[in-house]
Amino acid sequence: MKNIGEVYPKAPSLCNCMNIRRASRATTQFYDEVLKSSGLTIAQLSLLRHIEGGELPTISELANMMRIDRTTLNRNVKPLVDAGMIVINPGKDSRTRQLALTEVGREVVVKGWELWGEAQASLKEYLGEDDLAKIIQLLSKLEALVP
Amino acid sequence: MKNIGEVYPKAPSLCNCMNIRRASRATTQFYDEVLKSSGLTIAQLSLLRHIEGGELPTISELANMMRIDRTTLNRNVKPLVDAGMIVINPGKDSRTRQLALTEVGREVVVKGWELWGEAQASLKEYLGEDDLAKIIQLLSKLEALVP
DNA sequence: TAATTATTAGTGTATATACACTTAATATTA
DNA sequence: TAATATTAAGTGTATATACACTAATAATTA
Repeated sequence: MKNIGEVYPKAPSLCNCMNIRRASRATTQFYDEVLKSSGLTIAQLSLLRHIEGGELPTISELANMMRIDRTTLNRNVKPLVDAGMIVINPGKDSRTRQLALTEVGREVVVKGWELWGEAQASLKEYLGEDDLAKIIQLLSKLEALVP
Repeated sequence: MKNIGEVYPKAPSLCNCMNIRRASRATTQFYDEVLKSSGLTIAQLSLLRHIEGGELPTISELANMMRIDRTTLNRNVKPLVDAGMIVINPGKDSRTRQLALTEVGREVVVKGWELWGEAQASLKEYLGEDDLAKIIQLLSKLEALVP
Protein backbone atom coordinates (compact mmCIF):
# COMPACT_ATOMS: atom_id res chain seq x y z
CA MET A 1 0.00 0.00 0.00
CA LYS A 2 1.12 3.55 -0.72
CA ASN A 3 2.58 5.68 1.96
CA ILE A 4 -0.07 8.28 2.47
CA GLY A 5 2.29 10.79 3.87
CA GLU A 6 2.84 12.72 7.00
CA VAL A 7 -0.08 14.73 8.25
CA TYR A 8 0.85 18.33 8.79
CA PRO A 9 -1.60 20.60 10.52
CA LYS A 10 -3.03 22.85 7.87
CA ALA A 11 -5.81 25.11 8.95
CA PRO A 12 -8.84 25.36 6.65
CA SER A 13 -9.31 28.63 4.81
CA LEU A 14 -12.10 30.98 5.62
CA CYS A 15 -13.34 30.33 2.09
CA ASN A 16 -15.09 27.00 1.74
CA CYS A 17 -14.66 26.99 -1.99
CA MET A 18 -10.90 27.14 -1.59
CA ASN A 19 -11.15 24.39 1.00
CA ILE A 20 -12.77 22.03 -1.45
CA ARG A 21 -10.49 23.08 -4.30
CA ARG A 22 -7.40 22.28 -2.25
CA ALA A 23 -8.84 18.96 -1.15
CA SER A 24 -9.69 18.14 -4.76
CA ARG A 25 -6.14 18.91 -5.89
CA ALA A 26 -4.66 16.78 -3.13
CA THR A 27 -6.97 13.84 -3.81
CA THR A 28 -6.24 14.05 -7.52
CA GLN A 29 -2.50 14.09 -6.87
CA PHE A 30 -2.85 11.07 -4.64
CA TYR A 31 -4.79 9.02 -7.20
CA ASP A 32 -2.59 10.19 -10.07
CA GLU A 33 0.51 9.09 -8.19
CA VAL A 34 -0.90 5.62 -7.57
CA LEU A 35 -1.99 5.37 -11.23
CA LYS A 36 1.33 6.67 -12.52
CA SER A 37 2.69 3.38 -13.91
CA SER A 38 -0.48 2.91 -15.98
CA GLY A 39 0.20 6.14 -17.86
CA LEU A 40 -3.30 7.38 -17.07
CA THR A 41 -4.56 10.18 -14.86
CA ILE A 42 -7.62 9.51 -12.73
CA ALA A 43 -9.61 11.82 -15.03
CA GLN A 44 -8.56 9.77 -18.05
CA LEU A 45 -9.24 6.42 -16.40
CA SER A 46 -12.67 7.61 -15.42
CA LEU A 47 -13.38 8.75 -18.96
CA LEU A 48 -12.28 5.45 -20.49
CA ARG A 49 -14.32 3.44 -18.04
CA HIS A 50 -17.48 5.40 -18.77
CA ILE A 51 -17.28 4.44 -22.43
CA GLU A 52 -17.77 0.76 -21.76
CA GLY A 53 -20.65 1.00 -19.30
CA GLY A 54 -23.44 0.08 -21.72
CA GLU A 55 -24.30 1.40 -25.17
CA LEU A 56 -21.37 3.15 -26.81
CA PRO A 57 -21.92 6.81 -25.96
CA THR A 58 -21.81 9.97 -28.01
CA ILE A 59 -19.84 12.94 -26.76
CA SER A 60 -22.90 14.54 -25.23
CA GLU A 61 -24.10 11.33 -23.61
CA LEU A 62 -20.68 10.75 -22.09
CA ALA A 63 -20.58 14.32 -20.82
CA ASN A 64 -23.96 13.84 -19.15
CA MET A 65 -22.91 10.55 -17.62
CA MET A 66 -19.73 12.06 -16.25
CA ARG A 67 -21.44 15.30 -15.30
CA ILE A 68 -18.75 17.37 -16.93
CA ASP A 69 -19.03 20.22 -19.38
CA ARG A 70 -19.36 18.86 -22.91
CA THR A 71 -16.68 21.12 -24.35
CA THR A 72 -14.32 20.10 -21.57
CA LEU A 73 -14.95 16.46 -22.32
CA ASN A 74 -14.39 17.14 -26.00
CA ARG A 75 -10.91 18.40 -25.16
CA ASN A 76 -10.18 15.60 -22.71
CA VAL A 77 -10.97 12.95 -25.31
CA LYS A 78 -8.32 14.18 -27.69
CA PRO A 79 -5.12 12.91 -26.02
CA LEU A 80 -6.77 9.50 -25.58
CA VAL A 81 -7.60 9.35 -29.27
CA ASP A 82 -4.05 10.44 -30.09
CA ALA A 83 -2.74 7.67 -27.84
CA GLY A 84 -4.88 5.15 -29.70
CA MET A 85 -7.06 4.28 -26.72
CA ILE A 86 -10.31 5.60 -28.17
CA VAL A 87 -11.78 5.50 -31.67
CA ILE A 88 -14.51 7.84 -32.82
CA ASN A 89 -17.03 6.38 -35.26
CA PRO A 90 -20.03 7.97 -36.99
CA GLY A 91 -23.17 7.75 -34.87
CA LYS A 92 -26.71 6.80 -35.91
CA ASP A 93 -27.49 10.45 -36.37
CA SER A 94 -25.26 12.42 -38.76
CA ARG A 95 -24.73 14.95 -35.99
CA THR A 96 -23.43 12.43 -33.53
CA ARG A 97 -20.25 10.43 -33.19
CA GLN A 98 -19.88 7.28 -31.20
CA LEU A 99 -16.92 6.66 -28.90
CA ALA A 100 -15.42 3.23 -28.37
CA LEU A 101 -12.34 1.78 -26.71
CA THR A 102 -9.64 0.22 -28.83
CA GLU A 103 -7.82 -2.92 -27.79
CA VAL A 104 -5.05 -0.71 -26.44
CA GLY A 105 -7.64 1.25 -24.50
CA ARG A 106 -9.08 -1.87 -22.93
CA GLU A 107 -5.65 -3.08 -21.90
CA VAL A 108 -4.74 0.22 -20.29
CA VAL A 109 -8.02 0.28 -18.41
CA VAL A 110 -7.36 -3.18 -16.98
CA LYS A 111 -4.02 -2.02 -15.62
CA GLY A 112 -5.38 1.31 -14.41
CA TRP A 113 -8.37 -0.29 -12.77
CA GLU A 114 -6.15 -2.50 -10.69
CA LEU A 115 -4.13 0.45 -9.42
CA TRP A 116 -7.29 2.44 -8.88
CA GLY A 117 -8.45 -0.27 -6.50
CA GLU A 118 -5.35 0.28 -4.41
CA ALA A 119 -5.85 4.03 -4.26
CA GLN A 120 -9.51 3.61 -3.41
CA ALA A 121 -8.70 1.10 -0.64
CA SER A 122 -5.98 3.37 0.76
CA LEU A 123 -8.37 6.26 0.91
CA LYS A 124 -10.99 4.16 2.63
CA GLU A 125 -8.50 3.05 5.24
CA TYR A 126 -7.21 6.57 5.68
CA LEU A 127 -10.62 8.15 6.25
CA GLY A 128 -12.38 5.24 7.91
CA GLU A 129 -15.79 3.84 6.95
CA ASP A 130 -17.88 6.45 8.72
CA ASP A 131 -16.03 9.52 7.50
CA LEU A 132 -15.91 8.09 3.99
CA ALA A 133 -19.65 7.54 3.94
CA LYS A 134 -20.24 11.01 5.34
CA ILE A 135 -18.01 12.79 2.86
CA ILE A 136 -19.60 10.96 -0.07
CA GLN A 137 -22.95 12.21 1.11
CA LEU A 138 -21.75 15.76 1.62
CA LEU A 139 -19.92 15.95 -1.71
CA SER A 140 -23.06 14.79 -3.43
CA LYS A 141 -24.96 17.60 -1.79
CA LEU A 142 -22.34 20.12 -2.86
CA GLU A 143 -22.52 18.84 -6.41
CA ALA A 144 -26.23 19.55 -6.40
CA LEU A 145 -25.46 23.26 -5.90
CA VAL A 146 -25.38 23.44 -9.68
CA PRO A 147 -28.17 21.96 -11.80
CA MET B 1 -36.22 14.32 -27.52
CA LYS B 2 -35.69 12.99 -24.06
CA ASN B 3 -33.63 14.87 -21.59
CA ILE B 4 -30.42 12.97 -21.05
CA GLY B 5 -29.76 14.76 -17.79
CA GLU B 6 -32.73 13.03 -16.22
CA VAL B 7 -31.89 9.63 -17.61
CA TYR B 8 -28.77 9.41 -15.51
CA PRO B 9 -29.47 9.88 -11.80
CA LYS B 10 -26.93 11.96 -9.93
CA ALA B 11 -25.67 9.17 -7.73
CA PRO B 12 -22.13 9.38 -6.39
CA SER B 13 -19.51 7.65 -8.49
CA LEU B 14 -17.77 4.54 -7.34
CA CYS B 15 -14.57 6.60 -7.53
CA ASN B 16 -14.18 8.97 -4.61
CA CYS B 17 -11.69 11.09 -6.46
CA MET B 18 -14.25 11.81 -9.15
CA ASN B 19 -16.79 12.56 -6.44
CA ILE B 20 -14.64 15.29 -4.99
CA ARG B 21 -13.62 16.60 -8.40
CA ARG B 22 -17.25 17.01 -9.42
CA ALA B 23 -18.12 18.68 -6.13
CA SER B 24 -15.16 21.02 -6.55
CA ARG B 25 -16.27 22.00 -10.05
CA ALA B 26 -19.81 22.64 -8.86
CA THR B 27 -18.73 24.71 -5.88
CA THR B 28 -16.37 26.72 -8.05
CA GLN B 29 -19.11 27.38 -10.59
CA PHE B 30 -21.40 28.51 -7.78
CA TYR B 31 -18.88 30.96 -6.31
CA ASP B 32 -17.77 32.19 -9.75
CA GLU B 33 -21.36 32.92 -10.69
CA VAL B 34 -21.93 34.97 -7.53
CA LEU B 35 -18.63 36.82 -8.09
CA LYS B 36 -19.34 37.40 -11.77
CA SER B 37 -20.04 41.12 -11.62
CA SER B 38 -16.71 41.72 -9.87
CA GLY B 39 -14.84 40.32 -12.86
CA LEU B 40 -12.93 37.94 -10.59
CA THR B 41 -13.02 34.19 -10.23
CA ILE B 42 -12.91 32.74 -6.74
CA ALA B 43 -9.36 31.56 -7.43
CA GLN B 44 -8.33 35.10 -8.36
CA LEU B 45 -10.09 36.71 -5.41
CA SER B 46 -8.37 34.28 -3.09
CA LEU B 47 -5.01 35.05 -4.62
CA LEU B 48 -5.47 38.80 -4.31
CA ARG B 49 -6.61 38.53 -0.72
CA HIS B 50 -3.60 36.50 0.28
CA ILE B 51 -1.27 39.27 -0.87
CA GLU B 52 -2.53 41.71 1.72
CA GLY B 53 -2.50 39.42 4.73
CA GLY B 54 0.71 40.66 6.32
CA GLU B 55 4.18 41.20 4.84
CA LEU B 56 4.10 41.48 1.07
CA PRO B 57 4.84 37.95 -0.12
CA THR B 58 7.18 36.56 -2.72
CA ILE B 59 5.88 34.06 -5.26
CA SER B 60 7.08 31.12 -3.19
CA GLU B 61 5.68 32.50 0.04
CA LEU B 62 2.32 33.08 -1.56
CA ALA B 63 2.32 29.57 -2.99
CA ASN B 64 3.02 28.17 0.47
CA MET B 65 0.30 30.26 2.03
CA MET B 66 -2.23 29.20 -0.56
CA ARG B 67 -0.97 25.62 -0.61
CA ILE B 68 -0.83 25.57 -4.37
CA ASP B 69 1.97 24.52 -6.67
CA ARG B 70 4.42 27.38 -7.16
CA THR B 71 4.47 27.09 -10.94
CA THR B 72 0.69 27.09 -11.02
CA LEU B 73 0.62 30.23 -8.93
CA ASN B 74 3.19 31.81 -11.20
CA ARG B 75 0.81 31.33 -14.11
CA ASN B 76 -2.25 32.46 -12.16
CA VAL B 77 -0.59 35.74 -11.23
CA LYS B 78 -0.09 36.76 -14.83
CA PRO B 79 -3.63 37.77 -15.85
CA LEU B 80 -3.92 39.80 -12.64
CA VAL B 81 -0.70 41.66 -13.45
CA ASP B 82 -1.96 42.19 -17.00
CA ALA B 83 -5.21 43.58 -15.58
CA GLY B 84 -3.23 46.00 -13.40
CA MET B 85 -4.36 44.51 -10.11
CA ILE B 86 -0.94 43.32 -9.00
CA VAL B 87 2.52 44.82 -9.29
CA ILE B 88 5.71 42.82 -8.97
CA ASN B 89 8.65 44.60 -7.32
CA PRO B 90 12.20 43.41 -6.64
CA GLY B 91 12.49 41.58 -3.32
CA LYS B 92 15.12 41.93 -0.60
CA ASP B 93 16.99 39.04 -2.15
CA SER B 94 17.94 39.35 -5.83
CA ARG B 95 16.32 36.00 -6.43
CA THR B 96 12.96 37.06 -5.06
CA ARG B 97 10.21 39.35 -6.24
CA GLN B 98 7.63 40.93 -4.03
CA LEU B 99 3.95 41.01 -4.95
CA ALA B 100 1.66 43.89 -4.04
CA LEU B 101 -1.85 45.02 -4.87
CA THR B 102 -2.37 48.14 -6.91
CA GLU B 103 -5.13 50.62 -6.17
CA VAL B 104 -7.19 48.90 -8.87
CA GLY B 105 -6.50 45.59 -7.18
CA ARG B 106 -7.66 46.86 -3.81
CA GLU B 107 -10.87 48.23 -5.29
CA VAL B 108 -11.69 44.99 -7.05
CA VAL B 109 -11.05 43.02 -3.88
CA VAL B 110 -13.49 45.22 -1.95
CA LYS B 111 -16.21 44.50 -4.47
CA GLY B 112 -15.33 40.80 -4.74
CA TRP B 113 -15.18 40.37 -0.99
CA GLU B 114 -18.70 41.67 -0.60
CA LEU B 115 -20.02 39.19 -3.16
CA TRP B 116 -17.94 36.42 -1.64
CA GLY B 117 -19.74 36.98 1.63
CA GLU B 118 -23.03 36.32 -0.10
CA ALA B 119 -21.80 33.10 -1.67
CA GLN B 120 -20.31 31.96 1.61
CA ALA B 121 -23.54 32.71 3.48
CA SER B 122 -25.62 30.93 0.84
CA LEU B 123 -23.47 27.85 1.12
CA LYS B 124 -23.74 27.88 4.89
CA GLU B 125 -27.49 28.10 4.69
CA TYR B 126 -27.63 25.40 2.03
CA LEU B 127 -25.54 22.88 3.97
CA GLY B 128 -26.51 23.82 7.50
CA GLU B 129 -24.13 24.49 10.38
CA ASP B 130 -23.43 20.88 11.26
CA ASP B 131 -22.78 19.60 7.77
CA LEU B 132 -20.66 22.64 6.99
CA ALA B 133 -18.48 22.06 10.04
CA LYS B 134 -18.21 18.39 9.21
CA ILE B 135 -17.24 18.90 5.59
CA ILE B 136 -14.61 21.48 6.53
CA GLN B 137 -13.08 18.91 8.84
CA LEU B 138 -13.19 16.13 6.26
CA LEU B 139 -11.80 18.28 3.45
CA SER B 140 -8.92 19.23 5.70
CA LYS B 141 -8.20 15.58 6.27
CA LEU B 142 -8.30 14.88 2.54
CA GLU B 143 -5.92 17.75 1.90
CA ALA B 144 -3.46 16.11 4.28
CA LEU B 145 -3.27 13.13 1.92
CA VAL B 146 -0.47 15.04 0.23
CA PRO B 147 2.39 16.55 2.24
C1' DT C 1 -43.13 21.87 -47.51
C1' DA C 2 -40.73 26.02 -46.04
C1' DA C 3 -39.43 28.24 -41.98
C1' DT C 4 -38.27 27.87 -37.38
C1' DT C 5 -36.43 25.64 -33.36
C1' DA C 6 -33.65 22.28 -31.00
C1' DT C 7 -29.79 19.29 -30.82
C1' DT C 8 -24.95 17.86 -31.51
C1' DA C 9 -20.41 18.76 -32.16
C1' DG C 10 -16.55 21.64 -32.65
C1' DT C 11 -13.56 26.04 -32.13
C1' DG C 12 -11.66 30.41 -30.03
C1' DT C 13 -10.20 32.07 -26.06
C1' DA C 14 -8.84 32.15 -21.41
C1' DT C 15 -7.85 30.46 -16.82
C1' DA C 16 -6.21 26.51 -13.70
C1' DT C 17 -3.23 22.77 -12.84
C1' DA C 18 1.39 20.57 -12.29
C1' DC C 19 5.66 17.88 -13.70
C1' DA C 20 10.33 18.30 -15.63
C1' DC C 21 13.72 21.26 -16.47
C1' DT C 22 16.61 25.60 -16.53
C1' DT C 23 18.74 29.82 -14.82
C1' DA C 24 20.29 32.83 -11.44
C1' DA C 25 21.52 33.92 -6.94
C1' DT C 26 22.46 32.86 -2.13
C1' DA C 27 24.22 29.80 1.44
C1' DT C 28 27.20 26.20 2.98
C1' DT C 29 31.20 23.47 3.12
C1' DA C 30 35.72 21.50 1.96
C1' DT D 1 38.09 31.12 -1.16
C1' DA D 2 36.62 27.73 -4.54
C1' DA D 3 33.45 24.13 -5.04
C1' DT D 4 29.06 22.47 -3.90
C1' DA D 5 24.39 22.62 -2.36
C1' DT D 6 20.22 25.06 -1.74
C1' DT D 7 16.73 28.31 -2.86
C1' DA D 8 13.72 31.31 -5.93
C1' DA D 9 11.81 32.10 -10.08
C1' DG D 10 10.69 31.12 -14.71
C1' DT D 11 9.77 28.14 -19.04
C1' DG D 12 8.26 24.06 -21.93
C1' DT D 13 4.88 21.04 -22.26
C1' DA D 14 0.62 18.91 -21.41
C1' DT D 15 -3.87 18.12 -19.37
C1' DA D 16 -8.28 20.07 -17.22
C1' DT D 17 -11.77 23.44 -17.09
C1' DA D 18 -15.61 26.19 -19.13
C1' DC D 19 -17.92 30.29 -21.46
C1' DA D 20 -19.21 32.28 -25.94
C1' DC D 21 -19.81 31.31 -30.36
C1' DT D 22 -20.38 28.78 -34.93
C1' DA D 23 -21.76 25.09 -38.21
C1' DA D 24 -24.32 21.27 -39.43
C1' DT D 25 -28.16 18.44 -38.93
C1' DA D 26 -32.59 16.82 -37.20
C1' DA D 27 -37.15 17.77 -35.42
C1' DT D 28 -41.10 20.62 -35.15
C1' DT D 29 -44.36 23.90 -36.60
C1' DA D 30 -46.74 27.38 -39.46
